[in-house]
Amino acid sequence: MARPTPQTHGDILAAAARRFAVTGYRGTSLQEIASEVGCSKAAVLYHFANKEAILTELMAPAIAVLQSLDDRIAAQPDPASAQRVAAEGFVDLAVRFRREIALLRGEFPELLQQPVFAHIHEISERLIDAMAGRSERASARICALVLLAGIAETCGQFGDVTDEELRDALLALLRRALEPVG
Amino acid sequence: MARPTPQTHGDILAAAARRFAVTGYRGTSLQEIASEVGCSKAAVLYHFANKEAILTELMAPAIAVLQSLDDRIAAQPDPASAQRVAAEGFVDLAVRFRREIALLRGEFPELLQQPVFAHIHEISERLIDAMAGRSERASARICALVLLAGIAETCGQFGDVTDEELRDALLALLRRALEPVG
DNA sequence: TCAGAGGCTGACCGATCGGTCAGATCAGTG
DNA sequence: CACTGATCTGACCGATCGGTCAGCCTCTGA
Repeated sequence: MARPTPQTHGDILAAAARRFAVTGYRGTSLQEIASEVGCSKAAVLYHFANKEAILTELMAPAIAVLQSLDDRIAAQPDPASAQRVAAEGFVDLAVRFRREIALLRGEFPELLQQPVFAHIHEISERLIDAMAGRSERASARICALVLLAGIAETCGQFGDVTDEELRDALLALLRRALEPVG
Repeated sequence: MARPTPQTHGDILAAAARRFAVTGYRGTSLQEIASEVGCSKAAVLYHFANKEAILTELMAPAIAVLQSLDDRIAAQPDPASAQRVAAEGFVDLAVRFRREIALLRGEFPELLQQPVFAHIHEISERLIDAMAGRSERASARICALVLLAGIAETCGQFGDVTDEELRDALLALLRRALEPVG
């Protein structure tokens, strides 16, 4: 039990990511994380205020990128370019952060209630609106939502596919599947 | 507390469906279901062996239809017709049982471990295989999985859309989004 | 009239969860 | 040496969960 450099914080984060990916956020107890790290549950709660704080730190980079994508979309002058930026930006984000997104798989509805994800709901509504080409038609909205949810739900499952291959496949899918603007 | 016809069984089922749709399966306690019905938790467990039995009875019709779709797909002679049958059959199932599917939203990974859903994993793999036109190409598999997961994840959210409208929109989406066979 | 079955209740159980707390250990500092 | 502050532990807490159990009430039919 020699005292190494206090890298425990990072160890906990890594262990939590591994466990969350297998059993989900709610399905993973603090005790499991502690066991994987090789420390006590109390040690985990010494480094993180509570369980949610672990998730917050894990998701922070992805959320920051999502926020900036939201800004970029809002700055587009017309529906067509907004649709293009939204599609390309979302695919890029999904591919880059597919591990982080996979952590949330199957727990979106409830995790979205948590403070960390306070604004995600509005952001995803704007994303869908942009991908639907700002159209009010039900078919366009359905199409955008199905594709967005499908990508978010599955992007973490293609561990055997390279980033480039996945990005190309998803972009090609969006290009032929999204309803054209107008 | 007059003794009406013992409709409690059905009341519990309906109450559970309502609660599951809002807070999910795991997020709904037997006590919540009992409170919504207006009986004790013990009464719920008098009518159902355990919590899982409620879910089983709720999902039985949808699972039966899914099984028969699996059989129909397996009976198709060539990839093209299998793809068509899979797409049309899945859309039909998703629209008809969108309420039931919505109950599972966000809990697929773990609920699929339960005995009720013992064979669903293999069935969905065959569904994806058929929708991908029996192709081994990564892009075809990605495309099929994204669309299947997206439809399953979202079909319960379109409460303001009629069955016909939803079916047409999803079928149109699949027709232009799925990679053609060959 | 009364036995018994069906329907239901309240009290209770063991397990697990996230989280708290007092204190032990140890490196660094003066 | 004494002291401090960071790190970590084991014991413990209250809440909640799914599930059990003994027994009560009411209705039915012989």
